[in-house]
Amino acid sequence: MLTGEADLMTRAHTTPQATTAGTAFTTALIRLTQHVEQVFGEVGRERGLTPQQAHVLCHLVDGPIGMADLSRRLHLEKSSVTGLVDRVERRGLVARVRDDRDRRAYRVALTDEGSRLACETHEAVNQRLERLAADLAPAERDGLVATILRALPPPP
Amino acid sequence: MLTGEADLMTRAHTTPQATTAGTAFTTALIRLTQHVEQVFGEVGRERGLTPQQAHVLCHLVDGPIGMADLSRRLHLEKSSVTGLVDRVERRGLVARVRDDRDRRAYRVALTDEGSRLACETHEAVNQRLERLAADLAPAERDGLVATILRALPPPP
DNA sequence: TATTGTTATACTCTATAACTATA
DNA sequence: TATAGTTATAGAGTATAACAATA
Repeated sequence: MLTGEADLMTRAHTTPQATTAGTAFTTALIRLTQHVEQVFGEVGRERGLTPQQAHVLCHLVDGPIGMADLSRRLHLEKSSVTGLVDRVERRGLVARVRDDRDRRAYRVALTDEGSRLACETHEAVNQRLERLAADLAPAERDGLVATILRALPPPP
Repeated sequence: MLTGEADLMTRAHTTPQATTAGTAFTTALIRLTQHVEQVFGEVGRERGLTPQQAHVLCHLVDGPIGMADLSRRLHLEKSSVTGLVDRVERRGLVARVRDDRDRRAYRVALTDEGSRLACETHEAVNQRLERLAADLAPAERDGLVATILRALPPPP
């Protein structure tokens, strides 16, 4: 059975609600998401990192972050972050540094080696994702960004 | 150090390459991706499914799929799909059915219970993702979809 | 030979619950 | 009391390598 775009558009006129096939919008979103994850996967694997480790390193590029903050940004439980950080620390890419102001807290910071790898990873991810915008005029691009940010719930 | 859009645009004139902060475009993309994954996670958890299981069920809504095809669509190794299907099969949500034309192949099909859960999950994911387009005019929405599909590499 | 799918193995990832220590 | 973080545990997810059966 063929279910191309024409079919989707035709049905959109008869039954406005999505039934089982989903809308073109959600389908596009989900495919986009898969692509982004695949980019993290490939870029990571080329450097001996899991996709999740690549994510963590990219978050640390802007400076050290506490575990709780990392947990919020990655939408993971604290204990999951503990394990994630354990593994990249074991590989010498990050270090836990005590927070001066709050003696309960650590700040996760990139080591020299981690910093190199993180920047490289961050660069590569950005380059590959930038390709998606290659055909867009600057105005279209800005509009797209604005649209996405407006639609997304505010960061925690 | 402030790195808002103005700064990004300024720097774009002096150094066209992103350095460590990434572009507004990639940042938006990555946040969008996180949100989509979170939706699959929440919708799944409310129904006792992992995010990956929710993905699988959603892919099966349109009809039975072979393991190799599932592997390509999910961008996973064959053996990973075997495990994934094992677990949803153990829960009675899908069944492996022998392919008539190719005696090596199985087709993974939803059971009655699996079908109910899959439709429900699919609906819920779509509803939540549709909210992102709530503010968009139909033309904007169509343009966005077209932009995404044009930018994405063709499905395998 | 190539493809479909599985098994065995070794990790990584993740959440839940219970805990310590500091605020 | 609330927050920052860890440990213990159990299960899920994933890739690699080697394999069987069919095309």
